[in-house]
Amino acid sequence: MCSRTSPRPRATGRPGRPRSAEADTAILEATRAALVELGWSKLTMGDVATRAGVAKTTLYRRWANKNELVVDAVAVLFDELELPDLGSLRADIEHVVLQFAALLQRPETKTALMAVVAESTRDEPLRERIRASIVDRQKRLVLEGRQRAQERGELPTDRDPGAIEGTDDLIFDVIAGAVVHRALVSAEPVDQTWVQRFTALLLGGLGAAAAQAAPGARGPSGGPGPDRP
Amino acid sequence: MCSRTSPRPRATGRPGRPRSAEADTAILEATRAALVELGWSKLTMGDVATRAGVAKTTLYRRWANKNELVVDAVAVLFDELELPDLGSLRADIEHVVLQFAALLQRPETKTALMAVVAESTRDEPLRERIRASIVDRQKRLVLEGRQRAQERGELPTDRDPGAIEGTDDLIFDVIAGAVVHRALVSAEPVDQTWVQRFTALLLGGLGAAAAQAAPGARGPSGGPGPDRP
Amino acid sequence: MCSRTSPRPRATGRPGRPRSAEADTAILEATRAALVELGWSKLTMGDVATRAGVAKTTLYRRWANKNELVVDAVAVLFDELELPDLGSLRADIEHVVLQFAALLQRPETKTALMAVVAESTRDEPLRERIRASIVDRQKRLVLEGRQRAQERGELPTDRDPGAIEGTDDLIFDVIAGAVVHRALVSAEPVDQTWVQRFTALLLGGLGAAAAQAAPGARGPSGGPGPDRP
Amino acid sequence: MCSRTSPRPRATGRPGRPRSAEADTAILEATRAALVELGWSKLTMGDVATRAGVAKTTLYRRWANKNELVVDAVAVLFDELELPDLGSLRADIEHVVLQFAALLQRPETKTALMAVVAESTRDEPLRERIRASIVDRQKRLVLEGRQRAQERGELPTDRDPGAIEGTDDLIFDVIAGAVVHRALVSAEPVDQTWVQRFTALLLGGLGAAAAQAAPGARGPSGGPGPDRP
DNA sequence: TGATAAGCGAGACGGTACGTCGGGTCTTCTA
DNA sequence: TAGAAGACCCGACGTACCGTCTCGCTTATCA
Repeated sequence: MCSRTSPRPRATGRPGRPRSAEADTAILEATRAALVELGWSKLTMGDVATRAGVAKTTLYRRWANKNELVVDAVAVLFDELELPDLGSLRADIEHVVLQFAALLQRPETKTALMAVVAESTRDEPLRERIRASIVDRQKRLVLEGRQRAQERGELPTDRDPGAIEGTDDLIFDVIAGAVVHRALVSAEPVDQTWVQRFTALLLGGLGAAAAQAAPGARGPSGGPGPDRP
Repeated sequence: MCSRTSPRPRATGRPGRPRSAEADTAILEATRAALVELGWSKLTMGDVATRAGVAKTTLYRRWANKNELVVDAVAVLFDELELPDLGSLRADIEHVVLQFAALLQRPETKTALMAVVAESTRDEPLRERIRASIVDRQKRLVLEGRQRAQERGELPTDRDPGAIEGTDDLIFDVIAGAVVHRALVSAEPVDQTWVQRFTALLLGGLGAAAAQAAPGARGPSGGPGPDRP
Repeated sequence: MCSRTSPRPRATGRPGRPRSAEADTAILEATRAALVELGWSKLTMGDVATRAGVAKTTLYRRWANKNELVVDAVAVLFDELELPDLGSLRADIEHVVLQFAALLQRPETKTALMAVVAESTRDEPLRERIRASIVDRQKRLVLEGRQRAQERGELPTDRDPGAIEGTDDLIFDVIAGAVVHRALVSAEPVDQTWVQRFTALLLGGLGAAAAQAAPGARGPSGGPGPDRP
Repeated sequence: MCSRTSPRPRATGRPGRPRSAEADTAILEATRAALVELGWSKLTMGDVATRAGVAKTTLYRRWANKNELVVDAVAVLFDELELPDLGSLRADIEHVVLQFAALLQRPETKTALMAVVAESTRDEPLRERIRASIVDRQKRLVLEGRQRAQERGELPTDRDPGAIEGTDDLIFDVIAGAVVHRALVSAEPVDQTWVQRFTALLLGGLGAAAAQAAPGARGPSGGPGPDRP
C-alpha cells in the first residue's frame, strides 16, 4: 500500500558514488519537523539541510525546489489513510472522514497542504505531483468504498439504472472538500457529531439519487431510515 | 450590503495630515492586478507599491503584511456573490454555486484564497480577518437561501420535526468545500453539469433528512422527483 | 564678541505670525544634545525635532538640511575661544591652543567638526557657511595674537624687514591643523606637555624667520632662550 | 613596501568555496570610482556592489560597513607616498608635503578622509583601522626623514643634547595637520609657495630647538640661513 | 473687526538606502 | 561521482530617515 515518493530518481548501477538513502529519509523527516515547528512560510531549505545534517546541494540534487520537497514530505502521511471493512457504507465513510480529519489537524499537513495547493495554481508540474502523490491516493479510497458498497448491495452497480455515472469524482470532492473546508477554512473541529451529520447528509443524497432512478430499490444503508441505534 | 474592508483605521479629526483615500483604492487595485499577473507567491510589496504609484511605507502604514493586504484586496470580490430569488431552492443553489465557481476561476482569487488560508493556519489574527472579510460573507448566503426555502415550504422550519439543528454550518462547508476542492485541488472545471449533479446530491441529502424525521412531508423541491424539464 | 548664527533670516515687521525665538534656541540646544548622545552620523532631524519639542517643519523652515543645522549648532561653541593678554606671545599661544584643544575634546565638536568639513568638500554653500561661522572666528585669534605680539615687539611689524607676508594664514593652518590632527586623527591627548613643545617649535620657526631677515633682531619670546622658569 | 589592506580575512585551506580575489579588487576599485563620482555621503553600498558586478552580500561578507570599506579602498593610495633622498632635509620635506597635498586634492581622498576620521570619533575599531592603514603609513615617512637627516648631520642624533625626545609624533601632527587643514578646512591651494614657506617655518623651529640645547651646533639645513638661491 | 499671511504641531507622503534573509547555483576539497 | 562546506548572484524584505506636503489651528499685521 505504501507507494514510493521518490525524489528525482537516478538510475542505479551508474559509475560514481551512489546517493545516500539515509540522506533521503533524513531530509524528509527534517522537512516534516520543520513544518511542525515553523510552518510552511517560515520553512527554509537551509534550515532543513541543517536539521538533516546535510548540505543544501544534497537537497537540490533530489528536489527541484521547496514545493516539491514539501509535497513529498507530506505525501507519505496520506499513506496512513486506510479503509477497513466496517460492515456498512455509513461506518466506512464515518471512519475514513474521521481519519482524514485527524490527518488534517496535524500541524505539518495543516500548514503544508493548502500552501502547496495554492502554489500549484500557477505551477503545472507541481499540480501533477500533488495529484499523483496526494489526491489520487485519497481518490482510491472513494473507489474502494464504492465498490465495497456495491458488493454489499448498498449502492446500485454501474450498470444498474440509478447508477450515477462519474460519481466517484463528485463524491470525492464533496467529502474531501467538506472536511478540508471545515478544518482549515472554517477552522472548526471535525468531531464525531459533525462527521455523523455530514455522513447522514451524504448518504441521504446518494439514496435519493438511487431511489429517483429506481424507485423501490434499496437506498444506501438499507433505506432512508437510520441503521444506528 | 457592501461591508467595509478597511485597512488599520485611524481615527478621523485627529491632528496631522489625513490618510489618502485614493491611495487605499489604488493599492487594492494594484494588488489585484499583481495577483492576476504574478500570482500570490511572486507578488511583492514593492511591486504593488510601484503599481499603485505609492511608497512602500504607505502600504505598511495600512497593512502589517502581504497576507492582510491580499485578504482585503480579494475580499471585495466576494461582495459580488448574490442570491436572487429564482423561485426554487434548486435554482437558487445552482445559481450561487455557479457564481462562486466563477469567482474561484478568476486568477486573483484562485491564487490568493488558498494561500491566505494556508497562512492563517499559523496566524490567528489573519484567520479572524479572513473569517470576517470572506467566510462570513459567504455564510450569509446560506442563511438567506435557507430562510427563503423555508418560506417557500421547501424546507421544514426550525421548529418543525426534521429540522436539522445547526445545519447552516454543515451546508456551508459542504457547498463551499466541494466547489473549492473541485476547482482548486482537483483542478477540474465547475460547469453546468457538475453543478446540477452536485445540487441534486445535496438536495437529496436535505430531503432525506426531512423525510426521515417527518415521513410524508414534502422534501426539498417538492419531493424526490425532478423539477427540471 | 558673540556673532550671530542666524538661521535663514526672515524680515521682521511682516504680516503673519513671527517665528518663535524659543524654537530657535531649543533646536540648537537639542542638536548639541543629540550630537553628544548619538554623534553626527546617528543624529536625525526627526530626533532633534522631538527633543526640541518642535515639528520637523519648523526645522526645515530655518535650516535647509542637517549639515547647516549642525554647523550653526556647533559654531556658537567657538565663541568661547578668547585671547586674554597673558603678557607674552608664548603664553598667549599656549593658552589658546589649550582652549582649542579642550573645545575639540567635547563630544559635540569632536563628532561634528570633521563631519561637516567632510561634507563641505562637495558642498560649496556649506563650505562658505563653515568658513563664516567657524574658520574666520578662529582666524581672528591669530590676527589678534600677532598684532599684540607686534605691539610688544615680539614680532616684526608688517613693514619691517623679516615680516613674512601673508603669514597669518600659514600660522593659522599650522596651529589649527596640528591641534586638530593630534586630537582627532592621531587621537592622542593634547596636554600641557604637548602644547609647550608645540609652541616652542612654532616660536622657534617664527624667530628663525625673523632672525634670517633681520639678524640681531629679537625673535619671538625675547630670543632663543626659554622665558619659562 | 605595499602593506596589505585585507578585508575580514578567512583562513585558507578551509572547506567550502574560497573567497573570490577578483571580487576584492573589483570592489575596492568600484569604491574609489564611486567616491570620485558621488563623494562620501552619496556613496551607497548597493551602488558599489553594482559597479563591481557583485552582490551586496559579497560586500558585507568582507566589510562590516561603509566606513571600513572606504578606509581600505583609500588606504592603498597612501602607498604612493615615498621619500626619495633629495640631498637635504628641506628638499625631502618639501617633496613629501607636495606629494601629500597632491594626494589630498584627489577627489576620492578629499571626500573620504575627513569623513572616516569623523566617524572614527565614535568607533574605536574604525579608529584602529585608520591608524593601521593610513596614519602609520604616513608616520613612517617622518621617521625615515628624521633618520636620514640625522645621518646627514642636519639633525642631532637622539643621544645628542638638543635631540627632542618623542618629537616624531609632534612633527607628524604638525606636517600632516597643516597640510590637511590648508587643503580641506581652509580649502586653499597647497602650492609650491605655501610649501616653501611652511617648510621654512618648520625647519626654523627645528633649528631653534637644536640651537637652544646645543648653541653653536649646526641647525637644520646648515644654519638659520637660506640654502635656497 | 475682519481679512490676510505667515508660523506651528502633527503626521502622511514619495523616495532612497539600509542591512538581512532566503532561494538556488557554483566551486573547492574530501571521501 | 556524491557529499559537506560555503561563497556567490539575485531579489525581496521591513525599517529608518530624508525632505515635502497637507491638515487644523494660532498669532501676528494691515485695512
